[in-house]
Amino acid sequence: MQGGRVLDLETARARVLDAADELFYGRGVQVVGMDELRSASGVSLKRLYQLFPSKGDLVEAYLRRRDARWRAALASYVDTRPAEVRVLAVFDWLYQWFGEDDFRGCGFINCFGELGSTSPVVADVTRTHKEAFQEYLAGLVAASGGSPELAAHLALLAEGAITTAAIAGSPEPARQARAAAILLLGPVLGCDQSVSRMSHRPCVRRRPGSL
Amino acid sequence: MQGGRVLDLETARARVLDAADELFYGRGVQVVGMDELRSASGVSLKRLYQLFPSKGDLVEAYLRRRDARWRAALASYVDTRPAEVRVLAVFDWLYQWFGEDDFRGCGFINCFGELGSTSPVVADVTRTHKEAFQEYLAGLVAASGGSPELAAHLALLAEGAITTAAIAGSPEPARQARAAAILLLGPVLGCDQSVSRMSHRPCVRRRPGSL
DNA sequence: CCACTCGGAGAACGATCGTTCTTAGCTCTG
DNA sequence: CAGAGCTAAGAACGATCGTTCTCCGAGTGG
Repeated sequence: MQGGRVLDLETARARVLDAADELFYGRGVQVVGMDELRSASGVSLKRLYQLFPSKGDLVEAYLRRRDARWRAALASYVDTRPAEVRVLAVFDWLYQWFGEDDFRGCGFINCFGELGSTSPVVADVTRTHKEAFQEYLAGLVAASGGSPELAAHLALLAEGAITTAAIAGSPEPARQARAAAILLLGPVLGCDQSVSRMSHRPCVRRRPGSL
Repeated sequence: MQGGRVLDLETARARVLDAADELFYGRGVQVVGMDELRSASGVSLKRLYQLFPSKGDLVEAYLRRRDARWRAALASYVDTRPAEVRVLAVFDWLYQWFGEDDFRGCGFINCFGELGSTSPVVADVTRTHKEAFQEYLAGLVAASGGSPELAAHLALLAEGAITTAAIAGSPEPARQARAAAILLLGPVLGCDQSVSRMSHRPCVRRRPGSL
């Protein structure tokens, strides 16, 4: 008898999470009240509290869904490229992300700065998200014959590019990180890749469209 | 007639800023109220509002003083080392910073995540702070004969190490960033530096005491 | 000793926020 | 149609916070 209602609950949940993603990511968690979330999602406060018993629960759900989406978007971009360029494709994906209109840095780092010292669950989800990214990158690097240390170095470059791009308001750090990654990959790619030829010329500029 | 009083005002200001630094950095800006700032500093609310007409002014002063202190600490560590190792000394200093008990990441990034979308002054001070660090690093790199691109790459490594160390709760990212920096510096140091010999062995482990 | 000023402690105020409760309307059953 | 149960809309509540105000005691000049 409640078939239609259950579906409604799920679309309500999706709409709330959509609004949370846009508002929490775009303006911060503490500055966005439940009332604004209600009007943005069109879901009544009662339903909202049925779905998420407290704002903290909603924040956690927001972070977990963002983690899944972010990693899926990255993987769907990277995994369709030829195996030899997948590691560098990570930085191409970053460049495209940095250029999006609503880019405002890493939602997890922002949330961690805001609530990490107060909320253990925020700190934990953030840690998990970063570890998952590092492991994904390590898998790509290992598949290219690179060492775990190389993977850690590239992860630091990516991390630095994210925050630098957010603060500077420019996607350029992704290019710089990519150029540095080429240098670090040099010995790895050197065996049979033509990319290695420019490994001693750090200033590699490419047109935005090309990858 | 107010000689003693003026001096009091300055010590009061210092005590307020000390408390702000500890509380804002350690727990976040929004979670710390003016009342807690008063009891932590021992300065009455009245004086506090004479010194800083609003909480926003206090936040700005906190950030500006933290910027000056942070850069001075870094420079005082780096500039006393021999010229050839100054670039790497940046990462040694980071390692020591990450190991401090109250280390909680970059206070500017934390504050930017919390208030950057709301407060233009916070965004601006943060941008200025990061630019100053990048320029300082670029000066060190240029003095070693490195290119501006290399400086940008090393800045990304340092930035990534800061946030990674904060989230992981470990100082290790400084070591990894240092190892990556050695690889990137390889061509530069290669001319007359013995460090270049390990430039193809990324996994450089040193005992914590040594730098 | 007295009047006056000044600063500290904390109450008070207005706004906001997370959360709950009230109210009124709609739907579905008999 | 009657009434029960559900919902949306928004008022209400309690807590917190930034900011201001009140009161009172201490120190000072005459």
